[in-house]
Amino acid sequence: MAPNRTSPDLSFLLDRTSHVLRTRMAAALGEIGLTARMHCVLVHALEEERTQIQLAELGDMDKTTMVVTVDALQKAGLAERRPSSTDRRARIIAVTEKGAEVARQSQEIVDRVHADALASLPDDEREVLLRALDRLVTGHLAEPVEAARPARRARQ
Amino acid sequence: MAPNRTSPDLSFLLDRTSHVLRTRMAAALGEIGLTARMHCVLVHALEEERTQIQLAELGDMDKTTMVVTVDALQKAGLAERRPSSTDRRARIIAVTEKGAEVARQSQEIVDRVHADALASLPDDEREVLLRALDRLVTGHLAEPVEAARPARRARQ
DNA sequence: TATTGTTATACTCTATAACTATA
DNA sequence: TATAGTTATAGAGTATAACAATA
Repeated sequence: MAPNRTSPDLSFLLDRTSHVLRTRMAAALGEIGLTARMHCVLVHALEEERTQIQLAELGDMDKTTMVVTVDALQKAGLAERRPSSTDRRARIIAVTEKGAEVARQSQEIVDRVHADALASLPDDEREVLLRALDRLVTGHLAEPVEAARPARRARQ
Repeated sequence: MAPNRTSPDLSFLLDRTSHVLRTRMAAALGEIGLTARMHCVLVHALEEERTQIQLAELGDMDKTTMVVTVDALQKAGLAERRPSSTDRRARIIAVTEKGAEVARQSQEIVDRVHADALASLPDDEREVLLRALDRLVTGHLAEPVEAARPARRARQ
């Protein structure tokens, strides 16, 4: 939602572009049965042996969200939980052969959706856009302000 | 959440910047007891006589979300519901004197948060960033892809 | 005592459905 | 019949709390 649409302001521009891009990404990945999270986990799990906690951190997810994401990957036959050889509490997420193939496809989809969005911009604008956003992400907009959450009551 | 952080991709950049800016905006507006939505409604209601539906459309909110937003503004003494003189179904949202003063403050806050974020960028980059985002919003990323929602069952 | 992964579930957010009054 | 506003609540998404196994 736009805080104020009278002047095209930064909040509106960022909210709107990220939201629309997200819906496009979800629709495109949905065609091969993936969510953005599943794609994210697949790609990072392929890079090297990683535990659920490590993958959760990389994808900026809660560990409980990670559980359902891995459940979905496992159910789809794209990844498996394997006991870590060094820590019996931890599970290594191993990508299956099918999972590796799907990850290749999903990365293509992600790249295409991004390329499609950026294609409408002149070359020089595209470059500056990415550089400026990166500057914001690593600089002034690096850290979210955490909201004061009301304490949750204990479960029954 | 970032779909993939290995290469700095557009999804991650937009999601992250919009999310962090949103938390900063929420924190800043929260100091004077406003949400972004309340600010949005106040500003648009000040411009001219508008009904809840009109304000909802401007802020890209559902009419039911508008009800609670106006409730909050009314409870805070910042706006009132007045019967429309031309349509007895409709309510004009009238901003109180206090509401107008708060809207002035909140607009200052919004402008400051935006200025702070953009201040870290070189002048030319800042301009191109805003132009490029605007191009995306009005062009390739104008329309969200609507997700297929499962039909909701009737209420009891 | 702290941490990994898990289950259960509290909470928030949003929007659909249903309703009343009016057009 | 259609629309403005309202109420109630379903459903999705997310994260906290508690727990078992292990460090």
